[in-house]
Amino acid sequence: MITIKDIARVAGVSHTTVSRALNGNPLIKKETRDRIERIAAELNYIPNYSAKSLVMKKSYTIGLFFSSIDQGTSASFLVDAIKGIHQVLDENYSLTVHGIDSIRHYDAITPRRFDGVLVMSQSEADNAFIYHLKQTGIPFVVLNRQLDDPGILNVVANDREGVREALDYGIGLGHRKIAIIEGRAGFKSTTERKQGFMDSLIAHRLPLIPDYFTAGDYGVESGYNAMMSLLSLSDPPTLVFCSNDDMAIGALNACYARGITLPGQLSLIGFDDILFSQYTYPPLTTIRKPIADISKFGTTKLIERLEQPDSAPEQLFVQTELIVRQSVAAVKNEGQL
Amino acid sequence: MITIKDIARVAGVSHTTVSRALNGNPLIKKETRDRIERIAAELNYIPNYSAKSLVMKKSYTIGLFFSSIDQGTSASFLVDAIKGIHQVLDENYSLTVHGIDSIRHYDAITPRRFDGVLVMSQSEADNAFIYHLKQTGIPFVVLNRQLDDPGILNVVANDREGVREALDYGIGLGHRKIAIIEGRAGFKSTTERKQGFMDSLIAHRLPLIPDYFTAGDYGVESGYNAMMSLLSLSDPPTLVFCSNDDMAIGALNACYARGITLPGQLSLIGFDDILFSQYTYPPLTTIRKPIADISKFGTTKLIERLEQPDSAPEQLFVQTELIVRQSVAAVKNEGQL
DNA sequence: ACTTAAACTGAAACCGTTAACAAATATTTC
DNA sequence: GAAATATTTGTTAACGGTTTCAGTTTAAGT
Repeated sequence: MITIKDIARVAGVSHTTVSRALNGNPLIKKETRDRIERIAAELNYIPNYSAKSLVMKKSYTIGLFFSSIDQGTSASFLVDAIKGIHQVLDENYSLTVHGIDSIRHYDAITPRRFDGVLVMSQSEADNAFIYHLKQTGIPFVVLNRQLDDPGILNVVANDREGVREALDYGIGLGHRKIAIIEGRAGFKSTTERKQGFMDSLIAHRLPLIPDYFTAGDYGVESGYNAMMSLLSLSDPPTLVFCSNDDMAIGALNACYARGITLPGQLSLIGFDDILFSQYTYPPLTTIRKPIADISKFGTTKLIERLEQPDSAPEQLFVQTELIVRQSVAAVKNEGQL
Repeated sequence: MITIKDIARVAGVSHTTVSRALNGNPLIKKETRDRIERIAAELNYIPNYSAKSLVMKKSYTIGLFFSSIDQGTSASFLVDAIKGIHQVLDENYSLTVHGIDSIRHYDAITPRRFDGVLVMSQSEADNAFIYHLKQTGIPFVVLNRQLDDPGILNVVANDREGVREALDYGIGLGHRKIAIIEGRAGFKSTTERKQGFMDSLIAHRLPLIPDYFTAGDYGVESGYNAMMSLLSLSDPPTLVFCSNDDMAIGALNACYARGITLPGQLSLIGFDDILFSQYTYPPLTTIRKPIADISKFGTTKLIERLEQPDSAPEQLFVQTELIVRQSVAAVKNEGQL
């Protein structure tokens, strides 16, 4: 393996000069630099990052921590996230991936090991970890889950707005009897999405009917159960908004089980736009949560932070997008014309 | 940040002794070692991996490279893989994740940067990368995709056997008219699965009907199209084996479109057991490809390899598992009694 | 008690890089 | 053309560990 000293020898200069030349230090005369760069390229020189790290006290690695490796709900999550991150992470950083739940010693999470950290958070259980991060002083961003702490850089989707827009769309199609299957109690996203739901109904002067608010926990099962109870109502809704796609799939199965056809008899809207929402039958109309964009944006911000450590942390929203597929139909000859 | 020299100072020994004590070197007297370990713990000592790396010429990182970040078909893949890997990767290795297609310079993949590499391969396009790896001398394993090169450590599922078993099951339920939707031409997995399919039919002395062999490419669309053509046959099959779940989902949608109900009129078997196969309607009977196990096993083998570099490379198979759900029914009063 | 071997500890060099400081060379300035 | 200044390069010491080799104890043998 060839080192800067090897280069120095063939270039007839000191290794310091080589180091400077290769790092774009302006002290070096242009022609010297060019010569050294040429030689380095010829010799196929690759810097030793361990040595660099040691002296620079930088690790050249970014850690990606996501809630749980063992709780499989959110598969496309990770891929999308990694995709987004790699788009902006420059090549001499490497990205390590960890499950928050599988960290044995928080002590091993030190500034020396991570230049920065991305937390792809899905649950409140991550708070302890986030708190620890804060202690260490490692620059970090929390992605995906909205935090209340203004001291933390936080990139999330604009759930509330997105849901409102989707419901506006449904109402525009004539729906008046509209239900919601809520997410897990206590999650920020649950209340945000519910708010968006209510925003739209209220804006359209539609009544908020308690029977149409059903509990869920973001799991497929809970969607199934909630939909079952909705279908048992004496006056069932014509449109159901599910706070995520997993529950929408559960709800869909409840409809199959009850022999309800979609979107003929009932319309359904999901949230997230997971990979499979396009392959359900009928394909699910949903609100896309742009995980890749969130990750990309978050990474950009994190890098900015690394370079300028005392920039103020902000909370940033990225736009959701309504994906119209086929699970919502116009309600037939029933609108209040 | 505290170093071995700090520990040495408070312990009243040389930093050399500390280094040895902390690394389990048998030269150190037990009581000295105990004392040093206690002090290290008290001081919250964490070794500096950059320094260690530098002198040991080890990176303490394992790279996970997977085929394509941008081709979203196989999302649960990555999660399962990471899950499996973390189960066995000991804590002082860190795992970095990369898309093969986003590597700009192969030169950056050097033995100094990776102690070992896991290649989660899904396509032949990875061969160039695998070839490069071989050049570098970095110990590596190729997971998931069967290779012909006997010089490479390779962990894959036993596709052929698994498919045979699944078809045995279908035939046991009375099916005689059985079709296959094949995977992408040229892929090893395609031929393996097809072989398993034929193995079973032949073992049961069933004819191999050319019309029942349809082409696919592992994409959802291709499953849809293949199923459409199968349904147009004058004598359509009663059981269709799809070479992966994605195509099974496409096939399922074709059935919906044609008004065919499953499993009443037609039975379907998939392959992979992707996350969503349990949420289709009806839930898909499929063959589970144990990605987590493959990864786990592969990682174990890789680590073995790191510790004993000249162990012979092998090709290892891990067992698939038939997941019986509800897309296959017994064929009604039609068996050749 | 005295040598000799065994057990343990320490001094110093090294891994490949950057950086503070010193030195050399080139360029102005008068 | 010498002094002053600017530009470019080199010397040397870190960074935090491991390892070789030498040195010091301690235990064993006679």
